[in-house]
Amino acid sequence: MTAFYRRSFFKLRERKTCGFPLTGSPFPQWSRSSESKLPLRDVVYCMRVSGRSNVLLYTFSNATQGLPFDRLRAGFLRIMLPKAYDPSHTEDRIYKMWEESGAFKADNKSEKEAFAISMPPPNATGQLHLGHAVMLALEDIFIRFERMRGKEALWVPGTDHAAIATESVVIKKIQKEEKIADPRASLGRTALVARIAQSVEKSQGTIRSQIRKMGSSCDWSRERYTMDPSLNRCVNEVFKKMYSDGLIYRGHRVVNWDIALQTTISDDEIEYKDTEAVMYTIEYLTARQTGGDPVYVATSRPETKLGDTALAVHPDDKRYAHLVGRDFTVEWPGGQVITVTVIGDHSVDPAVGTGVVGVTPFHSKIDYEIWQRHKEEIEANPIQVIGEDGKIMRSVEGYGGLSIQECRERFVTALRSAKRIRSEEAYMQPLSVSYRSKTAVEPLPKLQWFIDVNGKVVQWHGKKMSLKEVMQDVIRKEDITIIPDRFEKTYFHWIDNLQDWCISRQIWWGHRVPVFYCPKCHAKQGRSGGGQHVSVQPLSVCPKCGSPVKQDPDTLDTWFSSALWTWSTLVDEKLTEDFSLSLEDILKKSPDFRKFHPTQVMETGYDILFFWVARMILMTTYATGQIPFKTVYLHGLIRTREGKKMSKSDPETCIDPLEIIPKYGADALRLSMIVGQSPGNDSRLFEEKIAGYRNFVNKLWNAARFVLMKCEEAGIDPHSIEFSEDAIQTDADRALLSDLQDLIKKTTKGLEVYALSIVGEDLYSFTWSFFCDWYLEYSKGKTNPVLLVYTIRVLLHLLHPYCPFVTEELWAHFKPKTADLLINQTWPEANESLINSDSSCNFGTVVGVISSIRRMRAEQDVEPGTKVTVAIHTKHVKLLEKEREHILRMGRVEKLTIDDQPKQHTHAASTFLHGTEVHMPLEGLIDLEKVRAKLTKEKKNLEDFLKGVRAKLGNKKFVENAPEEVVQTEREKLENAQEKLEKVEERLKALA
RNA sequence: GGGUGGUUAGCUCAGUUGGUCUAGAGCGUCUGGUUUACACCCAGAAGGUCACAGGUUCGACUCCUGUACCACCCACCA
Repeated sequence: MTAFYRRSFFKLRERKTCGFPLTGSPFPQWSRSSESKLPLRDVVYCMRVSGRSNVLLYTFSNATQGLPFDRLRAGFLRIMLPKAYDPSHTEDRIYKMWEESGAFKADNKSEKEAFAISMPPPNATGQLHLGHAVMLALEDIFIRFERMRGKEALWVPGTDHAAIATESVVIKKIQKEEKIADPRASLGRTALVARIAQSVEKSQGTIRSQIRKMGSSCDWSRERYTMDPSLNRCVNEVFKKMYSDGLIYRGHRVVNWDIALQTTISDDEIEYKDTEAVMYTIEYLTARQTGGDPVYVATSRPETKLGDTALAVHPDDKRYAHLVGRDFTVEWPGGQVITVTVIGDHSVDPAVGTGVVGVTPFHSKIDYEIWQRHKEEIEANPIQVIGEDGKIMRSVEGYGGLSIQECRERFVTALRSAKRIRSEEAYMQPLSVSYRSKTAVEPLPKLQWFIDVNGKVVQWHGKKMSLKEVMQDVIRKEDITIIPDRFEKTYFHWIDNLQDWCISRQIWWGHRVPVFYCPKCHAKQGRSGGGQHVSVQPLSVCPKCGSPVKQDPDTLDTWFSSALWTWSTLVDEKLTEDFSLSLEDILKKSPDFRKFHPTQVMETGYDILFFWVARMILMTTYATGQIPFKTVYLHGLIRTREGKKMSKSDPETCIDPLEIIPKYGADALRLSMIVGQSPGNDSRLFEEKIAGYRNFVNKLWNAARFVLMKCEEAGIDPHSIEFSEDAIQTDADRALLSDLQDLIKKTTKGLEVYALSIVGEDLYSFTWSFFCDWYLEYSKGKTNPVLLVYTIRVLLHLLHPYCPFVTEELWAHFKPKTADLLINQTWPEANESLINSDSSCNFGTVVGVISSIRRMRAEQDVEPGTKVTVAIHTKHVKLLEKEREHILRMGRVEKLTIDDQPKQHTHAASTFLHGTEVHMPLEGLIDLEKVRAKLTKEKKNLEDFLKGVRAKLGNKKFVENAPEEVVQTEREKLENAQEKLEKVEERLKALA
């Protein structure tokens, strides 16, 4: 860009024709920039000098746009200010207008067909980022489109309490700001929860305003929060239902323990990080013990061997067959003595390692399972080596109280000196870490709550199924479709590997497990679950014996409540306060639920397909008997230009929507995230891309300004214009209308199948390349305000879902008198009678002729000011004769002859279109060498092309097998090319 | 280890069931520009053996197989 300015600037200085006093200018910036140095940033203006010495000034920077240049007294200066669309002046105002008009509000009593989307609730901590922005843009397009198509459109906004994330953020903040080392201990449960709630409220306010900035047309009157009392009721109801169906149980099992956060996490919250590790091969049993060869065991975690209870081998492994069933006492250095039983288990692969696995039931899920299978045979009880604090248990002889790392080092050193290590081998090991704390996850035995995904107790389509089976069934039977469909595969794969879901967390922020324990009943009924009461309402005394009860201290996994989101947001809040009603009653009586559930589309990032989408399917089908949504649309991640993940720590490449919107507008941001992207694929975003769509928005704005100007010139009020076919005058008009109908059809069809990128591209290129570059330029000869206004109106409709702000702003200038906001307008329908391919074709011929003239001018370096002579020999004399004036103007032609008599023009540049030859004779200007070179090149291209087409048509099989149409088009191609080639050859001959 | 996706112009990406593709767009580059809105503009141009190797087909960027590289997801070989 700078290069352009610099060029123009120097040109001015070279010519020195300006005569403009370079000093004493009224602009303060002028003297600065008229020096030899141009400002590198914020180029303020550029000058161009005409022969008649009037000077045009343009300003380029946003900073200077507001200056009152037009006030300047400068007799011979014509000052032009670029009239650029400024989103920052319109967007907030328009959003307010929409909101106040009630356009976002859905009516549950409406007769219209329902179309609902649940907004994936952003975490109520922190801020909106691009991931949210792309989600909001996509969903807003869906919603606006369907609203305009006459559906009762509901988009429910809300926020998520994001249990672990929020609690840890607030705790860290308190630690940092108030120097409280352990806020949980110091503040206690009630106070801490209150503090978190406070912080959440603040953050929710920010998020609300950010969602508005994006232009999201969601129904704020229905905003929900995952911790709302009504949602809590739903959570408790579902828990209770699952408990009584036996799907929720409490069990003592090995779970994932996040040492840093001091809570369990689910399998899906684990990430794997490649880390360097050492594989130690340890002499486990000595030769003396076995009475043969010693037994070696390989391990990367030697410290856990302190808690082994068995050695597992493959039952058919001959090497160890004689040992199976025997107990051995192992004395580890340091004093820990364990008893291990050798067992045979099919899960052991004899080929891996030494073929012997040390079984540590309490520190490995797999070992735990092995132990479960062989409990009876194994002599010793499982031993816990590592505690919840990440330290070695006191009970471990010789290592108690050490950290895991210290214990490992000391233990290995001791083994080495006892010569009990056969080999040490470094290798890369995938280490489990918590997605939240990024620290190692320790498998530990704990008493927790689980959801059984295999129990066949769910009633679905008249069958008893397990939760897993229902989840598979809805996708397989296409009750729910996933876009793009390849994610169905990953979904099924995830289900295949799904194990019982651990839902209890040892944090305080969240929905508390609705279970109350009565110590008295428990004492009476023994250990078998007695004294547990699940209640949707808080209990203080035992319903059986009346003695005081204690609520379970744990809270539920965030995803438990998020999984209910599509419907828990639609239940009537008042009804949830009535505890005489069952969940079924509440659903039946909630008008929103009845009208809007199941929702239509779930739009979210593919990264939470398992966390959330799958669990919504699981919970919603079970709890309501309905699917949660019909279509899942998954978008990809937004990355930097280099393809990296955006992160706040790298502000150079990280794009913050809140900085972009004031600069380029929400419309531009939305377009830049939608056009050119395909669902499920990651995409890269950078500022130039956004600027490109800002330019498009501005182009639309200026096209509209132009049309308004034309209306004004013609003395017509655009509001009163009504389209009628009488207004059609030229082939260009017919072509415009015809292509516009096609555009309506394409846009509608495309949006129906969620092909947002393609639709966006079509709208972009129609508006810019066809409407602005051709039709508007063409119509400058003789304008047709009725068609212009009609076209603008249609375009505003079609573009509204993509760029709602600028279209709404312009709509105010173009809307028919009785119409209200664009957001409420009816989606256009194509008028088939206006589709006219002949006219499109005719206009195409005109466009072709003008383009050829322009190209020839450029090739021959004809000065732009110079008018040329053109001779056209054509089959379409009548057609082109009608367009004479336009050709003269747009091609800058002075003398134009049109006839159907092919003639030779030696000193001319020529172009051959189908059925038309355009010649530009220009004595003196024509460079015959250039013409010859051009023609020779063209000849070669044509010959190559013809070779291909001839070969095709000469192939019998092709002619026989290919559809008639295809053969026909090939024949036409052949004819066209042949005709062209003849002309080219003739010309070359004449030039020789 | 298992799986998925990608590889198309200098860059970022489209390409809808194989034929209208003689492969497009935007940005960037180059040449020009006092055009009836828009320099956030206009008119032109250059630039690609569609990663590679086979196969299916009358016909492959498109379907199949394999290879290479990149990215992601899943997975505790002890």
